[in-house]
Amino acid sequence: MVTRSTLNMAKDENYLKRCENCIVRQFNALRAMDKEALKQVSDAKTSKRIKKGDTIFKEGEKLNGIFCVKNGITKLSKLSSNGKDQIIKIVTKGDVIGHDAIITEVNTTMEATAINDVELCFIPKETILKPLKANPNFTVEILKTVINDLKEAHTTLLSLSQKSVKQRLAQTLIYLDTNYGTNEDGFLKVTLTREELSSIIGTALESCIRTISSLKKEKMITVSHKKIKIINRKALQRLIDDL
Amino acid sequence: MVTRSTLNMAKDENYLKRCENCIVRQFNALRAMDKEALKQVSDAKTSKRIKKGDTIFKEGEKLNGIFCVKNGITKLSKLSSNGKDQIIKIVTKGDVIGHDAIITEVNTTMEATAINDVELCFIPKETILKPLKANPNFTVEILKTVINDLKEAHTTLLSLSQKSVKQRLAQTLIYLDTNYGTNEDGFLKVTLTREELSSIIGTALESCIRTISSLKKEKMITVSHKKIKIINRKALQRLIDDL
DNA sequence: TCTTAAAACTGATAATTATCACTTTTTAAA
DNA sequence: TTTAAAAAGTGATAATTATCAGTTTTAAGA
Repeated sequence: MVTRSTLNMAKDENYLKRCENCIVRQFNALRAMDKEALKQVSDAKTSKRIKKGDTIFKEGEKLNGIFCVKNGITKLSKLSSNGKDQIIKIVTKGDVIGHDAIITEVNTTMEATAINDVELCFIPKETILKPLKANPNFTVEILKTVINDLKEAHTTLLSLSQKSVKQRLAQTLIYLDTNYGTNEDGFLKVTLTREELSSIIGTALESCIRTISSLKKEKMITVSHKKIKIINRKALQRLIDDL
Repeated sequence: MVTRSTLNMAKDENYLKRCENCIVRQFNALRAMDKEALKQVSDAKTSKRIKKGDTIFKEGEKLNGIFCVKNGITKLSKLSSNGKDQIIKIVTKGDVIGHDAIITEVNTTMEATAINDVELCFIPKETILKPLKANPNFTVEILKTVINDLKEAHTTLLSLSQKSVKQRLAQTLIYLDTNYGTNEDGFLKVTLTREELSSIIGTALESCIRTISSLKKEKMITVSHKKIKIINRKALQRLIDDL
């Protein structure tokens, strides 16, 4: 016999499952949360749309929660005292930002800006911190993604200190290719201005432009306006590897 | 009445307390472990001595556990394909190394070398991974230290891409001062060769030497052989800040 | 579709940093 | 204490990258 309470339970089960599917599909980092926590996230999260070029948060700001990118491309950057900035990371669908500041309870150390129109969802601080302290699986997963970010930062460090602008450009293009992929036409999905590219590579805009031309001349890439296509990945890799 | 079993309990209590005190005093990162886990660490850990210049582990090696530095100074570095290397981090008493590789279950991405004679203790993998999966407090603490490392890496990134060799040297000296301190005579506790310094700053040995001379001439530091003393911290800071 | 601002590009030149080929000093081991 | 070897330091020069002052092209809004 089906009572009202078993009906409710079934409804709850469905609801939980729905939350789980929806959120987990969208945000890798939340994958290890338990169902109850996922439900709370689902209930508490709000949506936001940010227009191309607009700022999500500025360096030094206090955050009340984390952001998950549902669509679009965002850059995380740090400002230098000379006025220039360095792009630290490109963030896309499925990635989370702001968790570092929330977890260590400090103000942000980076600025987040929309590279194109971006759809975010915002999850309030407590909804994240509670499962963090209660569910080690979730914490370990976050830990793993942060360790991965750290590893990437170290690679960039080595690159900045030991490689030429040309090598760094090659490395960045390959990075964008392997991490964010290409469209059907073969062009990189992540389209950046020359200025943004130079801000990743850590070089002057003009140097970046000249180096793009040089790779183009050497038939390693083709360029159509802002879009870049890798046409000789092996050559690019050889270039990076000092061969 | 004191029975044998309460005596044993008291003994256990003491033992646990002893383990706890000893390990926690030595290794910041283990602070949040529960007593039972600390006892297991205490029982499983082994000691190691590494001579100055010797390698603790190489890049790409598989680790069976993590290392905690009890004494001495260690460098973590990455090798570039051009033969040079970049020092990523200076590690001293109380710091843990190798946890990143253990947690993400990959081979090491850095080499660890003793800068002077180093005393380590080795904690096997399982002894760390079990509490990591069972005790969220511990995991959150580890997470916080990794986030901090990440923040530092980002600062270094910005520095490498936007600051001159002179500014980077100044920044490194201030970093060594604030993080590892000075001896009674005012000289930095962490003594590095010019080559190691250049490997942190990401510059050629000769450039590093010339820049040290320059800071000396400008009366911001004094130098006695390998030892460096900051005598005008404010001027160094102004230099870094582009003022 | 016109218009204007932003982005992309170019050449000349300057500044920074690396490299090479040494000498001198320091350190550590026989 | 002597003696190699390692580290530190120097000068000359080359290579790389930044800066400045433009022009041309592209994109986006009125």
